[in-house]
Amino acid sequence: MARKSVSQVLSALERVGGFASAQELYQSMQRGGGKIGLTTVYRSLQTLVEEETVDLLRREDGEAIYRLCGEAHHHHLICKKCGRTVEIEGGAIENWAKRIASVHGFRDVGHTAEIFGTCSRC
Amino acid sequence: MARKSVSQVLSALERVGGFASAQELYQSMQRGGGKIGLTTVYRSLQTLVEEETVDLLRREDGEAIYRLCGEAHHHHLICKKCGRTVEIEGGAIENWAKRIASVHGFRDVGHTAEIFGTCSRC
DNA sequence: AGTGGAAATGACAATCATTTTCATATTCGA
DNA sequence: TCGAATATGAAAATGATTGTCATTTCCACT
Repeated sequence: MARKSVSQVLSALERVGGFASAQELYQSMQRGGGKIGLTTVYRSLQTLVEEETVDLLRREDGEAIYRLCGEAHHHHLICKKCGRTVEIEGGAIENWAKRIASVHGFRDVGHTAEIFGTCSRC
Repeated sequence: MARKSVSQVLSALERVGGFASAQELYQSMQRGGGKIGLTTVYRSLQTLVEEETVDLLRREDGEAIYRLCGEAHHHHLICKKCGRTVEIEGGAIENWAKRIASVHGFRDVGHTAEIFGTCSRC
């Protein structure tokens, strides 16, 4: 149960836009003059996830990324060619996910969704 | 561009029920008397993912799991605890993806969507 | 059948995120 | 203030995945 370090990590997360990996957070805090250790960053993130202050997601390569809860949940539209991404409101998806999950008796449900294609510029 | 190893890996995947990590596949093949190397298992899986014969998903700890995918386009409902998966018809999603893509001028669109939670048994 | 070169293979080392270990530092209540 | 409980972080361990490179297999063409 860290206390100080947890809030340090939390504000670092806010500073970077509420979306980063443990390693990125660590580096960001180092650059900012912080004296926190990598181990503590991991431990603090674990605490934050347990108390449901942040969400734990996964990048495509499996690296863990942490997101502040309460951030608007959204999805991405990604261009296969140039990598341009557009953030999308996902109301329809949320409902779909909830409905499917409850039909099959699943609880504590989350979801991922991405659309990819070729954008008008490419 | 393997050929033999790729099909070996493929049938190993079938044998285990079309759902396993690279390490598990490797061990399973070893036990079955196969002489394939771990490196080659990884390469073959990569090939299979590229040619879209198998899906690449992630377990909760970030480990990659590979899954045979039939031609029918569908989505998955995955249990975080036991890994049980349910295939889902995705009509609603297809429309959502198409609509969003066209609004933003994207062509050749594909998408991914997964729902994960805790199943009734866990 | 023989050969030359490209592609495939696998043992091993390297990488990278994450976790453990363990010794030290800090906190907090009595 | 003393001491136990907890927090911290450096370094080592772990485990999946990827890179390296020497060897082997495969083929097309003699």
